[in-house]
Amino acid sequence: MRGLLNPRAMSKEATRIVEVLRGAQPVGAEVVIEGWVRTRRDSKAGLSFVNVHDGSCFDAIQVVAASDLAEYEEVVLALGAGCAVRVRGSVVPSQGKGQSVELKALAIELVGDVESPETYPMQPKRHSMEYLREVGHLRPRTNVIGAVTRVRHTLSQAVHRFFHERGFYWIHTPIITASDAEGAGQMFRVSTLDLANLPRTKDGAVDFDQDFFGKESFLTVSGQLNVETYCCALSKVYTFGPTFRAENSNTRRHLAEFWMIEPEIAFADLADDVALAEDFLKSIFRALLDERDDDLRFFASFVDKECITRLEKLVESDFERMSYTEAVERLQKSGKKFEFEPRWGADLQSEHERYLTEEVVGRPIAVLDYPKDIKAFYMRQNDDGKTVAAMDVLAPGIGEIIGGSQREERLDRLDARIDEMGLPKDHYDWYRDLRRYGTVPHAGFGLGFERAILYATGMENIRDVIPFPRAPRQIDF
RNA sequence: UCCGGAGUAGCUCAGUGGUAGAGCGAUCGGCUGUUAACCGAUUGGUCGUAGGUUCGAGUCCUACCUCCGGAGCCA
Repeated sequence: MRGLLNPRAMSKEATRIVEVLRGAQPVGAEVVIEGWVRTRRDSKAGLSFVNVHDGSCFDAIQVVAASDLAEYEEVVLALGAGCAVRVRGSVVPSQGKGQSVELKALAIELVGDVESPETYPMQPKRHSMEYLREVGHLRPRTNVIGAVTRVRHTLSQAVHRFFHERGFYWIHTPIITASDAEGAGQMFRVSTLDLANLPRTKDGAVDFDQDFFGKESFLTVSGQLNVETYCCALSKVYTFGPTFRAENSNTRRHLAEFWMIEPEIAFADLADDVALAEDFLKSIFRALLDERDDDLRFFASFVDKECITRLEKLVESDFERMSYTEAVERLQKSGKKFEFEPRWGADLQSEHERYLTEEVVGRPIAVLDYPKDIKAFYMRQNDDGKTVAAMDVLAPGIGEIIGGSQREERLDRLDARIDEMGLPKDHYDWYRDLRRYGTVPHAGFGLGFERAILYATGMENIRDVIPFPRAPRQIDF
């Protein structure tokens, strides 16, 4: 504990608050903590209570500063919400309720003052999520965004750990792409052309030959087609990266920039794919239950009281499997009045999905073999001539959480679909090559990472589970 | 993009044609081993913007902007 006796040398020895609160530092130990003040309360008994958080865990630590500290008048009594401080103190059992240990201050240093407390946007009170979005640079200091951030991190780590432990390789698929016909929504254009003075070809079209890549280029809407190439070489692969959609979607479950997880497995069929999805969801949510109990208890108390039991139930229950055809029949026979009547050949509506998973089976369900006409060109055609080997995993409380399929590995069948759907075959030459050279049955799925976080936390708006939300007319911070 | 709702003090909201309010915050004081403390005082607003109706508009009308919810699209 070299240097601790000199307040000016405190920073190199700082201890994370979580270690103090969890007892990693024994009672009597002298530690330095660094963080931001949440609240200060003064007692006429000659001491002040300063709550300090550093993001290392949900809780703040209570610093007890006695009035005989040299800097009491000048520093301690000037502390307020948001001040950055460094505190040297000894770990002591708390005399009050609400915490088992606290820090008896030996020295307090004001590292960064709050210039004008009356304009500091983070008041010591509950704020609306809408307001917090307007102060996106300061909202990480709140309980709720801090908790979301730690949950997000833990789930990210669990994703990578899950795949790594099972022999999957993480493939960094490209962010910029020239594939303009993946059929997954509007794309953002990437260009270095001068918008005010676009080069033209002889027939008046924009001359993309003069653009940076010499072709029309976009931000990716999915890494799937790219990751399939690595799947057909390294067998088990996945992507986990940003994805972009230029749809004008103004809802609480859409972002223009979000993170997607897409595993792809070779020598595998749809049943293998569903089994992987089930293992995957159970694994990452079990990790969350194990590692972020403090934050989950916060969500259960203040955001969604069902969130922990929902996770526990998902982790423990076996997923139901049901064909799309049977699902439609069950919906039609349910007698329940839906806004949209369930009909074979139409996609399942949100209300249908929730009814199936919440009321018909009461646990997660994988719906299999959808009509080919409502699914993408690359999905494997079933022998019935009507359906493809697609699957959606539906979960209580949210509906669709995963969508995937076995891929069409037969070149003639793939080409037939490309032609039927009027897609430009030349764009898919490299994708078709995978079917010409050592083709293999393979399958995969996609999971919107932010939607998984919504599910785990009970947060309502997807803009609050990503650090910097990008959505139509929203790109601040 | 379509449908619905909402923009009033730093924040959350009340105010339904006649002199702009409360709680919280902030500031000051009191009290207390305190827990987003408690008690008192002070501070605080071109009522989203632009037009219009009216003797008079926060309130009624029109347009626009922004946000929220639902739908569509999807992850």
